Amino acid sequence: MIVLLLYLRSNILIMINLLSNLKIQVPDKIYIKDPESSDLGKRIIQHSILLIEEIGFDSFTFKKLGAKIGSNESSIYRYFESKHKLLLYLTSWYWAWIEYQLVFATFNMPDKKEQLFKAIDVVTKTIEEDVEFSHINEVVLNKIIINEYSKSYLTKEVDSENKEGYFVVYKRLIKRLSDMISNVNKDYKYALSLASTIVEGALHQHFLKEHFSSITDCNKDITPTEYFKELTTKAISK
Amino acid sequence: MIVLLLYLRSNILIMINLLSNLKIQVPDKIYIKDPESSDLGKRIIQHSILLIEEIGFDSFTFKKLGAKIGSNESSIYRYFESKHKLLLYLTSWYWAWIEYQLVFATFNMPDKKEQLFKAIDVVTKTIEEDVEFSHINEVVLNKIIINEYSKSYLTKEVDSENKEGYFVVYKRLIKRLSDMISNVNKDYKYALSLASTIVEGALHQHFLKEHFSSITDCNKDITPTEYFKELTTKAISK
DNA sequence: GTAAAAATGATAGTATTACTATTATATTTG
DNA sequence: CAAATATAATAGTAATACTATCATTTTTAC
Repeated sequence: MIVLLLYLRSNILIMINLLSNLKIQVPDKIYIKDPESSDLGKRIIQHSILLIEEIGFDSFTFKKLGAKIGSNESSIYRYFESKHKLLLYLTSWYWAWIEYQLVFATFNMPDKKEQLFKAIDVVTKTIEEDVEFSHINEVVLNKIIINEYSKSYLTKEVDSENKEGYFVVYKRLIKRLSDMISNVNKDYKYALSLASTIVEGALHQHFLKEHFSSITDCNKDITPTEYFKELTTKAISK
Repeated sequence: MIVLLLYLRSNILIMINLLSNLKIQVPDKIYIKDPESSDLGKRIIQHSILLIEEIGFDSFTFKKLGAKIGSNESSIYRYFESKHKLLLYLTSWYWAWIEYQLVFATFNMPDKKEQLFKAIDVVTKTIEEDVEFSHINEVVLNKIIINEYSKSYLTKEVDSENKEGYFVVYKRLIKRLSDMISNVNKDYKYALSLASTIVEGALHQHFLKEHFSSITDCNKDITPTEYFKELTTKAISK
């Protein structure tokens, strides 16, 4: 019985194991004090995810978060200089986590086409299972990424923040995917644009599915993953 | 000489002519008082576009706008109940204007493939010439759409606002494009998703080109239009 | 041409936001 | 156990996102 359970959830169990040794790396200029370094820091991350999902990023404030975790607004400011930086932290964490899965799941795959498909799987799927042993709820975080990610870069400060390295994780992920596209068809001229279209487009299709279902074909039967796999196949076919 | 000029700019001249008779229709629940109905209203629209482009939507306030146009904050509130509604107005106007061009430019084209290509042109290109006879600067508005459009729907109120009809113009545009895709290949299963990917994806590629050039192939030589035309061709090929 | 209606302007006020600064109190560590 | 560090509590500020009221100007209707 336990063996069967272990088998069914083996991927997740392996990941839990690795994650307990590995730390998802977020660019350190994003925070003032590393939230992973203390109990309060972890509670800030854990509950900010839940609160942003609950009330939306626009209504989210450090004061409300403080109330939720029974802590003081001023204490949260010692970790992040603004709610915008906290969002950058959460999004960087998310993409680093996705990147980790992408690398892990596609490692050593001899068939490059299969590898690319696996990668598309990872970057376009809905997160449905939460790695319960950490303070970060990935299912909820995935929802935040769909609803709020664009807000992290659609700002007047994007160029200076980009120079500071706040978006390196995301850009690295897109490049990895783009390389996998080129591995399948080295003559395809738009590997970077296709990679960025897949990642951003998948978030968008997930959003449309929830809120504007009349302008997407994605629904409970057709996933963004399916759509983007077939789009990619066609796009890079010779 | 004048004839030559007329010839070169004939598309624009025809548009000016039509636009002086036609009014771009925006869902009327978006505003309290129609800004097209008064001089102050037009100045609000004209200068909000310039100010949002200048300082970004997040820093934009009605007080600052009032200062720019030598009018009072309270007067602006008589036209729009919030800056969010003003953004909805601007985006609806923009998509209605794009829709108009799409319908106009593709009308009566017998070759359905050519028609689709023309439509992709219209929805993905950078706006470079401003119809100078109106108070709306379309070149600047296009930049705002690239930087701010997502913020108009990535909110907790999206479902209720959608029910109120605030996004009808955009959805209608996507449907038109989707129909054109189906006209070329009626068996293609993802016409709606492809249409929404093209429109949203083009805005995204324009943004990347400006701010994250390392993760797009688009640049001064390769346009999002070119990328999406070739992507579409491949996607719907049998 | 004037009276009524409508539009705009000026001023004031409110609750909230997004912080900074200071001081007090816990907690950890050497 | 003292010193260092972390957290909490409180206060304060300028700005935001409005609402309300009243005064003034402009438009329109007869």
